[in-house]
Amino acid sequence: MSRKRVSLKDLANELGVSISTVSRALKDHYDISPELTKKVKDLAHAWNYRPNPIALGLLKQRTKIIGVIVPDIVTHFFSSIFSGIESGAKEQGYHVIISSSQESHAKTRESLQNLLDLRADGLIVCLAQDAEDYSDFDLIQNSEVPLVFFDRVCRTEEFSSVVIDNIEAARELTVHLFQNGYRSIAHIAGPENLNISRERIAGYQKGLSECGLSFKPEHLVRCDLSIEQSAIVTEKLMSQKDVPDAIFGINDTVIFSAMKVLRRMGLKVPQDVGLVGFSDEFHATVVEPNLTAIAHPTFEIGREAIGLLLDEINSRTPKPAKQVILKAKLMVRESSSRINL
Amino acid sequence: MSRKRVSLKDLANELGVSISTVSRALKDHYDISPELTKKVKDLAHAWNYRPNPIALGLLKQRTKIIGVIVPDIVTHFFSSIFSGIESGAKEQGYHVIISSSQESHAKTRESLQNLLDLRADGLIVCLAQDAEDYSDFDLIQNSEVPLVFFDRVCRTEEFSSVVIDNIEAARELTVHLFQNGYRSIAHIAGPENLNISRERIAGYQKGLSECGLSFKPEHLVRCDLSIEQSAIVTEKLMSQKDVPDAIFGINDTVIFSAMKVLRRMGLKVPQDVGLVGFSDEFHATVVEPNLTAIAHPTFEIGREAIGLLLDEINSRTPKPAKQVILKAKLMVRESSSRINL
DNA sequence: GTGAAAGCGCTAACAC
DNA sequence: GTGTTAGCGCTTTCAC
Repeated sequence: MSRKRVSLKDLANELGVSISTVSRALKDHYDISPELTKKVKDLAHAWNYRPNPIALGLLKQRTKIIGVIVPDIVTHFFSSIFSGIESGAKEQGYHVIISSSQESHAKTRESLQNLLDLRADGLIVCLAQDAEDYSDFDLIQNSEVPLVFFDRVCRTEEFSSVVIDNIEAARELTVHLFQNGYRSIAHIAGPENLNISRERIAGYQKGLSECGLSFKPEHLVRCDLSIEQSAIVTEKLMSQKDVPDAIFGINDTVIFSAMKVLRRMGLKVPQDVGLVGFSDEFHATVVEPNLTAIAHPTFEIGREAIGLLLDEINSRTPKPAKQVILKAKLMVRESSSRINL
Repeated sequence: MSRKRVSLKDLANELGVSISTVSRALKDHYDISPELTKKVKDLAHAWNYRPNPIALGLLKQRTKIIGVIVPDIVTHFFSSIFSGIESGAKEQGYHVIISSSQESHAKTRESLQNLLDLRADGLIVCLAQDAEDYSDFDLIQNSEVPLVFFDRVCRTEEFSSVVIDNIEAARELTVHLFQNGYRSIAHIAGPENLNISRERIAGYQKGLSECGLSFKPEHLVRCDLSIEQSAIVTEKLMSQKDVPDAIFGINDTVIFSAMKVLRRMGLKVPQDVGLVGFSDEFHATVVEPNLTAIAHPTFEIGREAIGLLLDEINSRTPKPAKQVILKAKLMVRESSSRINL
């Protein structure tokens, strides 16, 4: 049918009235006659008129677009959180633009600038692994564009954020291992600059002391979260004099990599070595043995983040930063159940 | 610093020149004096001026926004394809808005309308599982907005598309099973309305006849691709009088579900039953035994799709629909290797 | 060399 | 009740 999109002007010309009359009729303005209103609406419908959001954006200085920056969308964790964000955004008529930083802070900065240039109404960000200098967020701070962090956060006094209680979750995992008879619990941690890494270490240590186990520095190894390095540090862990009988890994990749190394070494999980970590539902149940793990409430994290953001966008007066801490859930499965064998 | 974004007007006022002069200076228009040009650029830089894409969009009638509709972003397959799309789009200064249809054609239609209303410059779509009536795409057809389908496609004479050679891949999988000593090969297929489902069945049958095996209707079962139904049809398959010794599943979910059922029945993979399918790298290697599977060139699919789309967007004259068929790769692993045991 | 003005599609304050 | 006008930020044609 129509090559070009129909505008208010087209409708006005056809009906022989002014543009503003058409505009008012379409939004049921009180002082347009019912007959005219009906005529306008009928034509608008027949011609499939759709308001142009670009024109509205220019006028109202808002785009109804939310920018989301994640380290890597090809990941159950992030795509699932994104899905929560999307569902919340859709409900309120917002579109979501996604941008992957590929775990690079330089790319995060670029995306930040791009999204700001595009005039996104708000941003939701998860820091890249190598993020250390947070001054880039000054940009946002004085641009007045609301921003919400999730999972990997910074400057929490200035920006709202959604996280899980990492310390508590890590403590719970550690105690769980102890209760299942493991006495020498190692931890594969992530880069020092990440809050999740620091917090999980803290929870791990808290759990150890709660169980009366002493913290051994040689049982805490660091890893950049790659498959390769996870394998290397696992081997290192298992070839010490003081061999651990359980490993708590910071995430999926680390754990699966460790599992393979253990298998290669002829060690059985959970009989010889207990294995727990932070993982997602699907992955944890696909491997054999099923993995005992902390399940992130991913969809909910997304919903909370977009909720906070839309609140800030819709409030005229700047709101103080809020921090939402969600409870993660320990899913007990086979990889840590030595007690019932 | 600046509460409000700086506009050309702000710069013009500050420098005491007109808006158009500033505009020209910024794009190195030939008849602005070098000195003025420099002064303008310096101020623009100092004040961090950024052209407003909304205003440009209104003027040029384009948004530099691409809409992508996928059945479910929380999936390695789709998120990985999306990642290819995103990388290509970024290179050319396009933003990507993602919309999940949750496998519902009704939601696909809604998103289509939303994205069209937003004035996206182009669309990339993968059909929902229940898509049967393709008339909704008439909308697109005469809106002149370029659209590219991938994986699950329709109306390929009108719209460009990117797919893999499903028939060839399915044939290859079937022959591979035969070569590994399996003689009674079953197939768990998907809904009839999906091209991938029809094509993989065709390849399966082609492979069978190539190997001199006869096609047995009772060895072809259908499934809606849910975990639950996959389990049910697997049980059905394995409880027939003519029990198959190998199963070729249409995708990840189906295979993992089948694997669990087989294990529960006390059957060993690959000794008792061979298992192959279409899966992604990560999942296939995480399970035990590792899965022999067709690996989709996901990132490449995304790159091709955005490539085709940007070509169409950038060509003034409408282009004829193109169909790109990518070759998928058979990754031989443990789940089908009976021969070397 | 530079400015003025129109126009992209829309809303809202102000006429009448 | 309905029309006129200005303006959101920008480019571009036409004046001078």
